[in-house]
Amino acid sequence: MSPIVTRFAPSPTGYLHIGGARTALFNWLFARGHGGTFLLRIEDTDRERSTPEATAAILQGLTWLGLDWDGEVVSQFERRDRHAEVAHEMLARGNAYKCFCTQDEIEAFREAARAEGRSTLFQSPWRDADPSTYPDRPFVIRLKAPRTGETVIEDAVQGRVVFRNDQLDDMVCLRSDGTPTYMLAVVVDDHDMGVTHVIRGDDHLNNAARQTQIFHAMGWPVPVWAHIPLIHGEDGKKLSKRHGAVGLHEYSAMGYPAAALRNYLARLGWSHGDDEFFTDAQAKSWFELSGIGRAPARLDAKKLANLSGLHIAAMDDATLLPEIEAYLQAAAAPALTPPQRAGLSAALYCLKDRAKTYPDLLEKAHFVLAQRPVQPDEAAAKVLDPVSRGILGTLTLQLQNVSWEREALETAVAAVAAEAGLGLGKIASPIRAALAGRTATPSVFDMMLILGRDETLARLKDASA
RNA sequence: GGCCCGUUCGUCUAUCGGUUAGGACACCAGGUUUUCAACCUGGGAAGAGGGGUUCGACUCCCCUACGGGCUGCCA
Repeated sequence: MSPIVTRFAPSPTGYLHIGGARTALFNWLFARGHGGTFLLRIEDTDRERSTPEATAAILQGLTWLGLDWDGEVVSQFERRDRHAEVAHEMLARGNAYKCFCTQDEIEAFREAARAEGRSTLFQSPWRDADPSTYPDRPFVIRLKAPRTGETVIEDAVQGRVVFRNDQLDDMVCLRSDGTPTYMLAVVVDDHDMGVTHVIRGDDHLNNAARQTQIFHAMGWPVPVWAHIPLIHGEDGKKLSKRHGAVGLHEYSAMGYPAAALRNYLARLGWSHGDDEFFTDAQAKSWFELSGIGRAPARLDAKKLANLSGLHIAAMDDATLLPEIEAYLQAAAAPALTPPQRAGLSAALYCLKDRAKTYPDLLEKAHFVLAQRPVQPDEAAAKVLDPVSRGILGTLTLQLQNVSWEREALETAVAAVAAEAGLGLGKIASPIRAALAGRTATPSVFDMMLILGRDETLARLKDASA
């Protein structure tokens, strides 16, 4: 079997869409899992709508998601001469022809056809015209598509899809200004880049038939098609701005680990038995086109959050810490100071299994990020009533000479609680408020151990004063 | 209008002619608990509708409904 080559080919008209990200992920997983190559091509032939900023945003999105591509990024626009060359080759082979119809003529035809309920398929009168009758005006080059028979797509996801050739018209390959159309450019590029598997949104399923005709016209091998269903919003409708987070950058801004998004996106529309939570290595080894579903899937924020929490918990500290710092930077938040980094690093063990996102984790890490005097938030301030402050006062005294180990601390705190006639739950609350200024934190004993004797006692004293 | 694709619990999905239709997220109840998170136990929850084919259909075929895509000298 020849090596697999896949590609992701977005048009640079905005940020990287979550659906596009999944398409890229599937291509990446398939190539990487089979020792193949994953290429990136920017479909920027529409000069009106393509911007360098959008291209940069897409590359940035892919990079954040951790999808590395092979070789240089291909600009479709820069390959326009080659596209034109192929169009002329088809002309020379007799598989294409010059059409001198004007756009106004064609538009008028379509309008009339629609009005009369006839087929709007345009059949150019120039298809079999004698070159000696050619007028001296601009022309487009159209594919001389077969008018009888069928064009068959053997799709790895959709199965066998048959199109009657009389339903397909002679598409324009080269515009009257000499620039290539998308339909031509895709085929030429995929061929020249050696793409073996075209994995893309199923909005291209119909296009695959037309593109197949071009491959045939040039005598080129047709790649394996895999048209994957589009992603829908939580309401089942086509994804759009009003669905909240649509851009990949919005997910990174919300503090989801890229690994979690990869896992979630891979599982959306693809399955490997009952496996839900998996690593990149597993995804790569498991990913097959046959595992892709045929129905559009809806985004589910709750499930993403669940997976996100599992991934954060599973990450080792050495990879988690830089991820959090990258998140901070991307969120334009102040960077960690060296003491904060050291503190956070020491506390990760008791933070990572209780957070669903990075901001969630950071909020629970407040005790190690804040400096004295710790400002309690509203809920914590409420906990620190006079009675609680009194208890904290005696606790401070009792902890004075305790050996700073978990067991000793637990014993000491339990003793104070018993003395006050309280359960551990009751006394933990004010301690939490005093040490963290928050009501949701790691275990109070973990905090004491991380903070150390001096800092702990100082904070307790601050709060009881 | 024409062509094409799709339709299993609320959601993501398993099933590839024979299962009490399984799992996960979410939800509800209970447990554990030091808040949060996590965890444990239990529960409710699905084959769009109608025809076929077959001894037997979620699974194969047809129709309908609904959803989506394409129908550009956009990509």
